[in-house]
Amino acid sequence: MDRRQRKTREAIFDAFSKLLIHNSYSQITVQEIIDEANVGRTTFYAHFPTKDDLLREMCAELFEHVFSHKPEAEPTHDFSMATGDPKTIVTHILYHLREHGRTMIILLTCENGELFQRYFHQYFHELVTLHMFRGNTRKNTIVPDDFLIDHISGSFVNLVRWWLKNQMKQPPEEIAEYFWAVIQPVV
Amino acid sequence: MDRRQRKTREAIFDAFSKLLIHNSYSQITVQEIIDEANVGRTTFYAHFPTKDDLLREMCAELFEHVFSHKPEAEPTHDFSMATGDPKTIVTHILYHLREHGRTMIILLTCENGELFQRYFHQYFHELVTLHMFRGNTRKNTIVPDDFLIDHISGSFVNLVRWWLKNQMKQPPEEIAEYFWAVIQPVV
DNA sequence: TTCATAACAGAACATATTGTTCTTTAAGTA
DNA sequence: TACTTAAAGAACAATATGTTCTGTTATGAA
Repeated sequence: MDRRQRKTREAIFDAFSKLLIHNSYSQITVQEIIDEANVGRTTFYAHFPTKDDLLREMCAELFEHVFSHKPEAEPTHDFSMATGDPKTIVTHILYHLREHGRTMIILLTCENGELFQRYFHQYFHELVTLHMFRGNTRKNTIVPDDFLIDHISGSFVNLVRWWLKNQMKQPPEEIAEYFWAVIQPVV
Repeated sequence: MDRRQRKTREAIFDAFSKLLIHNSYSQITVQEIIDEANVGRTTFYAHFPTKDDLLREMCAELFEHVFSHKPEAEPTHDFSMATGDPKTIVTHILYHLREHGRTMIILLTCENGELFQRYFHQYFHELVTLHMFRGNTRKNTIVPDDFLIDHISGSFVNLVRWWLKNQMKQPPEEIAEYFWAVIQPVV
């Protein structure tokens, strides 16, 4: 990818993030974005067909990182994802989320947060299906499997939203405990 | 309220619902709504300052009904809300939701479903705080109260979304069981 | 039934936003 | 250096928004 392309892409992402702090998604115009980013109108449309595509790609890039299954050496925690322990996995993800705290809160609270949440739910859904639902013999026979998975991933999204609402006061480890406390008795 | 006002208001609501089936919220124009509703442009803006206000008021009206604490005699179920039994309350709400099934699914799946969900969550949050969190001595001392309430109400919204996604196949009683199955062990 | 009031229709309007097309300039790559 | 490709900038049509008129019609009260 051309260096210029990366630069404009970054500039647009940054401008968009900055604007999302004060204005709401639907009220931000393409004009404002390109003014803030200092790029030409043509350039914007060359990168993103619509404003929605911009939001979509921003979400995708963020989650691609947060849910990446090969974490580099982290300064604050060095658990390996390979262990497969649910609590560890969750803690790992929460650390990544906290790194992107500001962007997260912007995307989750902007009035198009629904798109963001859908992504979030979807990524975590996949993770739950893969890692946390094997080997666990089901105690709960009342509810169907797919509902249970949906419940777990939905609860995680909710938890993170609650965490963000409270300015991420608690450390990731504690949040992971909360998650486990409401999920463990059910599976 | 003037009979003419009610009539136009109804016409606009109906037209909006009808359009939401095939087109997505943000792509629907005011022009399309007033064409479908057969009302003048001026009239629309006299009722709703913006398209968002229309969506907002539609949601509010719907939930006002669904969460109304004085249910009339229902043909399918005649539990009283006064009993205070959580499962009964939930079942009651689910019946109301099913009545408005089509409108619900439209609002929940349209790309501005976030607003709708926020309303939903908010209403149920209030209900949980009032009815389901009194007298229950907390077994779970790990998680804070406000998180627990948030978790419960969030889980209900999730459950309903899952129900809608599955074409509301299961009867409300069964859905209430699912809810209880994932919530009861936690409280 | 009459009558004042308020809601509505319809057209015309300014304004703003979108997305495209062109040419020219500058940066990156081989 | 020379070729290629991205970006800037201006100008454009097309469309949507929200407002302001004027005239008409339905409604509820006297």
